Amino acid sequence: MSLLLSGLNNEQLKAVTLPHQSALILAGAGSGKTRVLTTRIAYLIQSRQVSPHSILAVTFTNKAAKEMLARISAMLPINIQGMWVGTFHGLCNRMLRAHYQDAGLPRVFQILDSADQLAVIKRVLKGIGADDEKFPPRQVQWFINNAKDEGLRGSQVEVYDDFTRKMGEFYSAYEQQCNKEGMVDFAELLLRSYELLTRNEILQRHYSSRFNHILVDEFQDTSQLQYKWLKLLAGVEAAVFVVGDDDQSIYAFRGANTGNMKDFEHDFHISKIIKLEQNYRSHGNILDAANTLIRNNSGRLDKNLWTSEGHGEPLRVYNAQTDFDEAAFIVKEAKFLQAGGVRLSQIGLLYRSNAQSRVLEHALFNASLAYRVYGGLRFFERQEIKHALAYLRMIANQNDDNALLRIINFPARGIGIRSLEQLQFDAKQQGGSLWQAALEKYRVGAIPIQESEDMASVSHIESRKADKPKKGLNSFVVLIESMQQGCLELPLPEIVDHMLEHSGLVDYYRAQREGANRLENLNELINAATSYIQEADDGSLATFLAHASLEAGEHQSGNNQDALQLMTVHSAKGLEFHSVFLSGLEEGLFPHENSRNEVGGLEEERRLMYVALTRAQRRLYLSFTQSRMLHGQTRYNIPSRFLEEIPDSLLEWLRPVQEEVITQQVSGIMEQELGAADPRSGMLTRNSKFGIQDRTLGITGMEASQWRIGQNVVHAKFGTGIIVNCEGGGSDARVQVKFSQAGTKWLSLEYAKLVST
DNA sequence: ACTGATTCTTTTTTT
DNA sequence: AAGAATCAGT
Repeated sequence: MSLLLSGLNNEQLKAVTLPHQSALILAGAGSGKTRVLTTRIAYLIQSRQVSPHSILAVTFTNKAAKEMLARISAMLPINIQGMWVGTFHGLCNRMLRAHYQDAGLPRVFQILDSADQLAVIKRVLKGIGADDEKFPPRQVQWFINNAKDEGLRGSQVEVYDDFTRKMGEFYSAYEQQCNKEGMVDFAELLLRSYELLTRNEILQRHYSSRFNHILVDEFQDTSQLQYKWLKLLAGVEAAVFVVGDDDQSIYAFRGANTGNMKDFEHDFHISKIIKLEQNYRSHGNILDAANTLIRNNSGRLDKNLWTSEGHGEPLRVYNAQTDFDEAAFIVKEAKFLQAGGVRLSQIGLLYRSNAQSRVLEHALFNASLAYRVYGGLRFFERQEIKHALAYLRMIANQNDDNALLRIINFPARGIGIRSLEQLQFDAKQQGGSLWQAALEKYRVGAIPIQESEDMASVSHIESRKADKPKKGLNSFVVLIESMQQGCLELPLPEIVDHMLEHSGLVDYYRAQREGANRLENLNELINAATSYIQEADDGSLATFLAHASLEAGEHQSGNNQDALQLMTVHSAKGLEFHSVFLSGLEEGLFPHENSRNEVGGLEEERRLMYVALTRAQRRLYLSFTQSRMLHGQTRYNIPSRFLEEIPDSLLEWLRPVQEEVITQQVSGIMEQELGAADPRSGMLTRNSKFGIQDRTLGITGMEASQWRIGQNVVHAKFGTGIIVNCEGGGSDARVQVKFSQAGTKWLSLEYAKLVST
C-alpha cells in the first residue's frame, strides 16, 4: 500500500485516496494525471476492497485504455477481467452487443466508420433523388452526426426552414436504411446506448448499481450526450472521478463541451476541485512558453503549471524557405540528436494536419531515418483492407448492402451498372436487401422451381457445384455462399486466409504492378486477426469486425523498431517526447484558416498549440516556412501568430547554412545584396546538457536577392507582410505583398520603402 | 462491360 | 497532389 502511494506529491495523494465521493481533478499537462487515475483504481481495489467488477473507466483513445490496463496489472497481481475500461464508443459497443435485442439491433450489427457512413448517405440521397448540388453528402453527414451528438433523432430535428426540413428528412431516411441493414455509425453507438438506458429502467438500475466507481480521463473532451450517458450510468450512488484540463480541450469540432466541467461541479456536488499543477515533464522555458501562450485565452479555469526543474534550453525557432527546406532541417537535426544519444522513438515530429506529413516522410525516407506515422490513412482504412473486410462482413451478415456493393464486382466478375440497377430495383420491390434479391434471382434462374422445393433441406449450392458459373451475379452468390460454408468451423485467422484466397483479392493484387504493398497489408490482416483472438475473450468474426471499425488506427504493420514518431498535434495529446519538432507554424495552417469562421475557433487552435508545446520534455523546435506546396500549388504564408505570443526571451532563432540556393529569384530586381548577417543567426545548435556534440556553423552563403517571393518585409504604413508576386524590373519593379493586417497590395519598389526582416 | 484517359473535386483535427 | 467521378473508345 505504501509502495503503491510512494512518490506521489500531496495533491496527487489527496486525489488518489479520496473517500467514496465524486471528484473533479484539474490536471495540467504533464502533471501525472494518468498516474493518478491508475493509482486510484489500484488503491480502490487493494485498500478499499472494491471489486474490479464494479469499476468502469473511460479513456479517450484505445491506446490510453490499453496503457491504463497495463499499468494497473503491473501494480496489482489480480485479475482485472471484470473491469470495464475503454473509450465511450468501445463501452457503448460492449453494452449494445450484450443487449442487442433490447436495443433493437440484430445480433451482428455492423459499425460504420466515417467513410462507410458517407457511402451510405450518398446511396440514400441518390435513392430518394436528392439534389446533391444543393445538399452535399458531406454536409448531410455533418448534420446527422451533430444531431445525434445532441441526442436527436431525425423526427426530432428542429425545423425552421426548407433546408433543415430537408436535412431532417435525409436523416430519417438514413436512419431507416441503417436499421434495415443492421448498421450503426459512431454517433449511433452513443445515442443507442443512451436511449437504451433511458428507456429500459431495469437495465439502467442494473448498471448504475453495478458500477460504484466511474473514472473518466480527458473529461474536457466529453460531449453533451456522453455526459448524459455517464450520469445515467452513475445513478445516485456511484463515485464519479473525473480528470481533465480545460486548456487541452481540442475536440470541440466533435461536440466536446468544456461546459461539462462546470455542470459536473454542480450536478455531482463537488465542493473542492483538486488541482495538479506541478509538471514533471518539461523544463522551465518550455513551460513558460506554454503558460504565456495560453493566457491569451479567456474564460479559463485558473491554473498555473510550474516545475522544480531548471529553465533548460531556449526554444529553437527555424525559418525555412520552403517545406522541403524545413524537412531537410528536421532530418539534419534529428540525426544530430540521434548521434547525441537520443533514441528516435523519443523524438516527436508534429504537424497540424495530416497532409503535411508527406514532405517530411519523403525527406526522412531519403535520409534512411526510421519513422512511424500515426493516424493519416489507417491500416483498416486502406482500400485493400476495406475490400477484404467487406467480404468478411458479407460472411457475417449478408444483408450488409454496403459491403455487397463494395465487392459485388471487385475483383471484376462482369457485373456492371445495368445488372446492379436491376438488382437494386428488385430489392426495393421486394423490400429486402440486395443479397436477398440476388438470391431470389439465382434461385429462379439456376434451378427449376419444383426441384428447389423438393430439395429444400439440401443446399442448392451443393447441387449446382458442377456447373459453377465463373462470371456474373450467380458466380457472386455461389462465391459468398461457399465462403460461408467453408468458414463455418474455422478459427478467425483461417477465415481471413480462406476469404483472401477464394475472393480473388490476392490474385488481383498479385497481378497488379503496384500491388506488392497491398498484398503485404492483406497478409498483415491475417496477423491482425491472430493477435486479436489472443487478446479478445470473444474471438468471433463479428467482434473482430467491430474491433476493426473502432480501432482503425491501433494496428500498424510497422513493428516496434526505434523510429521517429510522426503525428498530428491531435494524436499527440497524452504523449511526451524528449525532443519535439513542431512544424508548419504558419498563419492559415496553424492556426488553421478554417478556424477563423468558427466561434471560439482561434482559442481552440491556441489550446492545440498549448498541447503541442507541452509534449516536449527537454528540447523543442518550432519551424515555419515562407512557401509551401499545398493542394498542388505554392502558397506563401506569414509566421503563425502563436510564435509572437511566446516571449522572445525564450526563443533562439536559428539560421541555416545556405547549401544551395533554393529560392526563386526575381528577374530584374535582385540588384541589392544582402547586408550584414542577421545578428541572431550563427550557430545552428549549441552544446547541450544531454551530450549533443557542439557544432558551430557560420553563414557561408549569401542570399541571392533581398527581394524574392516569400520574403518577409515591413512597410512603414502597412506593417509586416510577405512578398507573394513580382513584375517588371529596374525602376518599374513592383512587388505584390500580402500584409498580415492590411491585405494584399502591389507596391512599387522605387517608392515604397520596404525593409526586409 | 471494361479500359484508360481526362476532368473535377477536395483539403483540419478523430472515435 | 491525389482521388474520385466521368467519359470515350474498345
